[in-house]
This record gives sequence, structure tokens and C-alpha cells, in this order.
Amino acid sequence: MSKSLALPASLKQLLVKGNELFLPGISIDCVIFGFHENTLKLLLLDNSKSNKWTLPGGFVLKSEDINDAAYRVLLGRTGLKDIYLKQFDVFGKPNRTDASAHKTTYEQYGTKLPKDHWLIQRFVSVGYFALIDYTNFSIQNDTMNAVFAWKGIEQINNLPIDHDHGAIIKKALDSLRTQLAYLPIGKNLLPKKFTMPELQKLYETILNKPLDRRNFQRKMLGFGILNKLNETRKGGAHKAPFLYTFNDKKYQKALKEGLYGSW
Amino acid sequence: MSKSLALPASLKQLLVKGNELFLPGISIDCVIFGFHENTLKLLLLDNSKSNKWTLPGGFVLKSEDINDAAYRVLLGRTGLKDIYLKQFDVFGKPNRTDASAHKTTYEQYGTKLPKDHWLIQRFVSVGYFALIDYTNFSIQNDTMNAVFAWKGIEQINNLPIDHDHGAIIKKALDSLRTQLAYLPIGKNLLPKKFTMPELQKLYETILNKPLDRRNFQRKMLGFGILNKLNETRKGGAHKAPFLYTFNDKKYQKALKEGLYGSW
DNA sequence: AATTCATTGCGTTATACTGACACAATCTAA
DNA sequence: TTAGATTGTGTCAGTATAACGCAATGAATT
Repeated sequence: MSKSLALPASLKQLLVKGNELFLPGISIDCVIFGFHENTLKLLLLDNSKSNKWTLPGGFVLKSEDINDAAYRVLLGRTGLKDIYLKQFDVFGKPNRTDASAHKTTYEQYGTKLPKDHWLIQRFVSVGYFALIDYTNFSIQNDTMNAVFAWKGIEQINNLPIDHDHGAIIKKALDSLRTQLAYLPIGKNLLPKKFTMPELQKLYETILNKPLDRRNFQRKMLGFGILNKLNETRKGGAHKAPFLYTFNDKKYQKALKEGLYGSW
Repeated sequence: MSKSLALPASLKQLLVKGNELFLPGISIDCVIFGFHENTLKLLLLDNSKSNKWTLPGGFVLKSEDINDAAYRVLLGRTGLKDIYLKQFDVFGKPNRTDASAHKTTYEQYGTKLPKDHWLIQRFVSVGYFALIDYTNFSIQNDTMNAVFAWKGIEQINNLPIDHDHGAIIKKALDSLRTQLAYLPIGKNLLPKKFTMPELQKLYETILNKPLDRRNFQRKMLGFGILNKLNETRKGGAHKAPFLYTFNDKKYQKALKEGLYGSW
């Protein structure tokens, strides 16, 4: 019989102090989007032993604002502070979490979770989606001893996903698509400087359909949230596209007021 | 010294069994909109003794879906089953609820709430907004012994509102306005048959600005979700407007797919 | 019964927006 | 130097939107 690995500190903390530190029955799940090589990617955790992927998440400290808790989780996972974070839904089906998963996790370290433990209860989870700049980000050491990885959204359906996290991801994508229709979003997913084709690819990826290059540019410029720079991005065997940045002031205004207004 | 009134059954249940029946630390608040006499109205509860108005709300049974809990609360309050109900935000600031309010409530009945009671804890609340047909609705007897009343949204700012319910209402209104831009809504707030001017008044009230009569009609008809009837509504000293109903099939489709799509 | 008045049904026009497509300019690799 | 791919800029027809006109209608007034 092989000796079990030592229980990671964070798991031990949950075991011993979870009950004392955190609100009961409320968790946070973060769907973290990044954009790289023309693909929309998700940051997932591989619960190494269970071989199932999960969303990075956490719990809410007893005197902490829920939104702050989500930012804290994000900071811990990504090291990033200024990210776009948006609550998009609450997942409250009674059987959405699989208590046995927690048991299994601890058993792999030779620890038995007491039957009435804080973790073995029904959890209602608040879903957040986050948009981060893939290029300005390096995966942090995970305190839970799990493995992080970016996964393209096109692969998600073929991955084994824990709990109801597959449904949560789907919902997050829906929300992102809906938001795209009336809010600017590129600022959080792209590097500071970017080209129009890059921005277009982002939109095409999120919407999952091709857009006309020329009409896209006209519409985008029409929003008045871009600054055209006097530089081009060379590198391809073709005409070098101009670089743009977002006009922060107008971008923020658009975030508040929406891009259309209609009515 | 005057004798206290008897503790209402529902309050007693919360006192004695709240801990056992409901999830800890999670509550539901419903912002119920109605439309009458060209005004958008909210269904509020007067916590008679405290003289403050609160949103109707409730708790989540231990093995109940959160959304189902919201429907249950709505059914209990309004007797209505087929209502439009939408989760719009989660309110999770640590000090958002005022524990003393519960104490006061019970003290008014001569009952003292134990210090460590289930009600005296931090609650995270899930906000729902509901749209109901004012004319097809009669206020139900409240089990909490509180007084229901419709309040026009224009009065809300001048009413004493409990807890953070004022902020919740504001957010609900914002969500409703945003939804209006891409989803149909009239079906839930108007009687089965209605006139174009009535529908327009509803939109104007929610958006809080006047719309051009003729353009409104053209746009609305363009959505293809209305059936024009061969009846008119007589009664005013002017031309009688035609009556319309919503085309249920197309209305439902629009609810799913949105009215614009853009991109 | 005729008149008045508010309001409705239906329509017009100028302008802005959208989708589809053309063509010249430019960057790198061969 | 040339070829191939891609970008910058522009055109045009069809559609949607905002602003406004006018005749028709229902009830109240005379």
C-alpha cells in the first residue's frame, strides 16, 4: 500500500476551518475567458486525480462582499487585479453539486471527510465571468495542487467536466454573447495595442460566425471608442494593419450607457 | 401595559423551524411590477409596526431549487402562477440586512429572538423581478400580517424602505429597462386585449420618455408578435383604437431569440 | 342634429444605417 | 522582381428610423 501524499494546506484549511471562515452553502464559480490565436479560451482546473475539469471557484468570507470574494478568487488564481468581472447567474438546483466529489478528493490524500462536514452540504453558487488579457497573464501556482490549463471553447464539449460546471460555462458564453450586442468588450481580452483584424477575430469567435471585414471596421469606428495609432503591425506577407488602442474614457462611458440605446 | 398581539403563525414557524426548513443565509427578494392607469407600480409590504416598506420575499427550502422558491413566494403572495419571473442580481454586501429589524418585529409581539437565532445572521439575497397583470390580480391575505400595497415607482424615492431594498428596486428597474431593448414584455403586464396606445404608454412609462405614436406602432407591428383584432375599445371622446393580443407563439420565440439580434 | 375636440389610422419624406461587393496599396517570401 | 495574401478605402442599393401631415372617428357640447 503506497503512502498518501500530504494534504495541501488549502485543502486542510477548508477541512479544519471552512466552517468558521466562510459563509455556509454559498460558493463562487468563475468562468475565465481569454483570447489567443483566434480562439476563445477558458481557464480550467484539472482535479488531477478525478480526471475531471472544474471551474476555478471559492467561498465567501463571513464578512466579505460577494463581489469582493469573486475578485479575491480571481486575484488568487490569476494574479490579475484589473479584470472585467460580471455576475451572470445563480445556480441553485438542489442536486447541482456532487458531495462525493469532495469526499473523493480528500480520500486521495488519505483523509476522511466527516459526514456532517461543512463541505458536505448543499451549495448555491454565484456564477461570474471574467475577461482577461491572455498575453499579459501567467498561470499562478495553484494552492489546491491542481493543474491549470487553457482550453478552447470548441473542446469543452469533449472534456469531462465536474458537477454542473458544463452548464455554467454554457450560460456564461450565452451571457457574453448577449453582452457583446450592447457593450464593448475587447479591452479586457486583447493586449493594449491591437489591429482591426484581431478585434474582428475576437468578435467572430465569440459570435461564432464570420463578419464582413469592411462593415465591421465601419461599425466599430462608428462607436467612437477606438484610437487609431500611427503604427502598423508588420510580420505577415501582406499589407501591415494599423494598430489601435481603446479610448479609455469613451470605453468606460460605453460600458455604462451601452452602444446602442435603441428606443 | 397593553397585552401583545398573538404571534402570526408564519412568524412563529420562522422562529421555531426556520433553521430546520430553510437554507442558511440565503433569501429571495421579489420586485413585482404591475401597470395601471399609466403608471408602473410595485407591490410592497408595509411592515406595519416598523412603518417601513419592504419587498415581498422568502427563503429557500432545503431541497428546493432557488428559482422554484421564487415562484413559490410569488404564488403565495399573488396567487398567480403564470408570471414572468427573472433573476436579475445577487445582493451580497455583508451589512446589507439589518438584524435589528427582525428583533424589532418579534418584540412587537412580545417575543424575544435568541441572539444566535437563524434569522440573526448574514443573508445573501437573490433578486427576482416579476411582471404581472394588474387587472387580473387581487392582493392575497398576507400570512405575515403585513399590509400589501401597490406603489407607483415615482413615489418610491419618498417612501421609507427597509434594508437595502431601495437599491434592489433601482437595480430591478434598470434590468427591466435593459430587457425592454431586446425582449418583448407587454404580455405579462397588460390584460389579454389591449390597445396600441396602452402598449405605448407602458413602454413610455418604463423608459421614462415619450415616444412618437406612429413610429412606435410601425416598429411594434414590425416585430410581428401582435394580432390585430376586429374590435375597438370605445369609451373616450375620440376615435376608438383597435384592440390587439399577443401572438403567443411568436412572442415566446421572441423571448428566446430576442427582438434584434444585431450583429 | 350639428359642431367641436381629442385622439387614432394611415401615410410621406429626408436621413442614417446595413449588407454586399470593387479596387488599389502594401508587406513578405520566393 | 514578382506573386500571393491581406489591408485601407470607397460605392451602391436596400432597409430602418425620426419627424411630421392629414383625414377619420367617437363622445361631449351646444
